[in-house]
Amino acid sequence: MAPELHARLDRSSPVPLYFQVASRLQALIERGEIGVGARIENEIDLAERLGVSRPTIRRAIQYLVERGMLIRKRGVGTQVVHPKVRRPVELSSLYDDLVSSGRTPRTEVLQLTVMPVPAQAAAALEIELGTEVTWIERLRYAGGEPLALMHNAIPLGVLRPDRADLAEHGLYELLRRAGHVPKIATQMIGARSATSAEARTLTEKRGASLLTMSRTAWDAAGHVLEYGSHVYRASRYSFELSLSTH
Amino acid sequence: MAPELHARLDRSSPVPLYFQVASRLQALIERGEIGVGARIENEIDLAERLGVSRPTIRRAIQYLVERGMLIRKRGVGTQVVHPKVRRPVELSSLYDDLVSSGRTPRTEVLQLTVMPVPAQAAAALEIELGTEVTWIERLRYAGGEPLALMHNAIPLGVLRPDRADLAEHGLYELLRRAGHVPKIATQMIGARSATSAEARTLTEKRGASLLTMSRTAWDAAGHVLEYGSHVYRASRYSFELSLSTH
DNA sequence: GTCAATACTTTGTCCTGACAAACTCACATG
DNA sequence: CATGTGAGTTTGTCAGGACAAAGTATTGAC
Repeated sequence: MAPELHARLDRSSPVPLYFQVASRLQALIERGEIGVGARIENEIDLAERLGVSRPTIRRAIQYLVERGMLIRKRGVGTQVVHPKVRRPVELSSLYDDLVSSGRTPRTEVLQLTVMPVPAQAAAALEIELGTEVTWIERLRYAGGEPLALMHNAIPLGVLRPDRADLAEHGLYELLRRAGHVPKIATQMIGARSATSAEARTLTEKRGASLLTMSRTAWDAAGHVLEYGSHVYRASRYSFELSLSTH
Repeated sequence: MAPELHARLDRSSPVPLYFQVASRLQALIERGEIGVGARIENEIDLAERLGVSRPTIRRAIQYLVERGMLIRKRGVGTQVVHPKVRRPVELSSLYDDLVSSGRTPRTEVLQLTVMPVPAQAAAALEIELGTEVTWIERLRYAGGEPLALMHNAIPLGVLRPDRADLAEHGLYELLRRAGHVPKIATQMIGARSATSAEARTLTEKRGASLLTMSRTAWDAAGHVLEYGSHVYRASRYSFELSLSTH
């Protein structure tokens, strides 16, 4: 097997051993040093060779199994099924996604007010009609072109962003900075035709197809953080996701 | 705590202990006997009370954490954050989804031929251009109305379905029956306007917005099972998914 | 040669034990 | 009163061992 796996693990590091092992395996697979279809060494030998216990090795392998790179079969072994991480849809904002894919997002804040929660958002946020929330309308550009028109409702107790913050950062980054880490979200993805106002804003033709995504996000304590209702230019954007049953 | 948790676990059952524990916890939470926000007993006490080890309890809790029902915090405890499973997008066909949501799907097989693989499918299936595959075109109805127009390419070695099978079952069910269990898939969800032919078939207006989904599915051994390219009536269908970071 | 029984390999489940890290809260100190 | 120190609680990580279950390969009987 590849040499990298032989290097001594760093037991003084705050990074858990199982994660160190998983990272090395992942790197080997991504670089093709363990080819698709090949079986990796069995757990017991791996554990002995790396000087860790079998549960630690199992946890490392499990981590990669959940990411879709490996498959295990009892009585057979553990096999590489895909050379790269098929990362599941992540809980990040469009802004983060654009940055990490090397594009340069720009945000224009069209509206930022405190107002009674719109009906659709009230149900999603699980708050009463009439309660005041921060209402945000943003236009997100990528590569100089408008990409998405985004609406968000945020409970007043969670965050009170200002225009400058919103123009320079993703909403999720602001939330995280304020100590509200999004942990769970439910999304709905659909499509519809652009209204004439939307078409004008997004420089699309009237009636052009738009991707719609609405999302509600909660933090670790189960508190609602935000409701978003966004439309994307279908001609410029699509969602990618990967699934695995385990 | 609720009485159900006291019942003796069945050690002679083939169902793993951790799963028995997880199922009971899930039932209690779904029925509201452990309310949202409430903390469950700590792992060590739970383990002692149920007569299993702490790792077993941890695994049961982990299972529910991954499904978005529970959240753990070191030094604090484990808390209920949502009363029902937020199940992630599952690897099932539209047919199964419709059945499980109580609707009555019907399938019309428009085309079923063996032909050289179309260019878009060749890349996704990771096979060479010119290779022959089974090509299927189906129209899926729900509640008497057309809902989706589905195209699939299937390698000849995987499955050779006939019209009757396709009319009565979902493609994934047929695959599973043939011993090819889909384990991993990558999907892309987008939108576009209907061509006039699509509009006619789906009884939509010309130019109506359609949701598009393309998917490639692999089995446990890493073999490609199918490539699908589908369009859904955006007016009747949307994707729901839930995410959690862990 | 075919087929069934057997041995072997490998992952799955479960146990006990130990210490570390993060959080909460009471209490002492300035 | 504010603050930070420390004890206590709870989850996170890790070890090492044992047996079960599933799949593969070999062997033996017919």
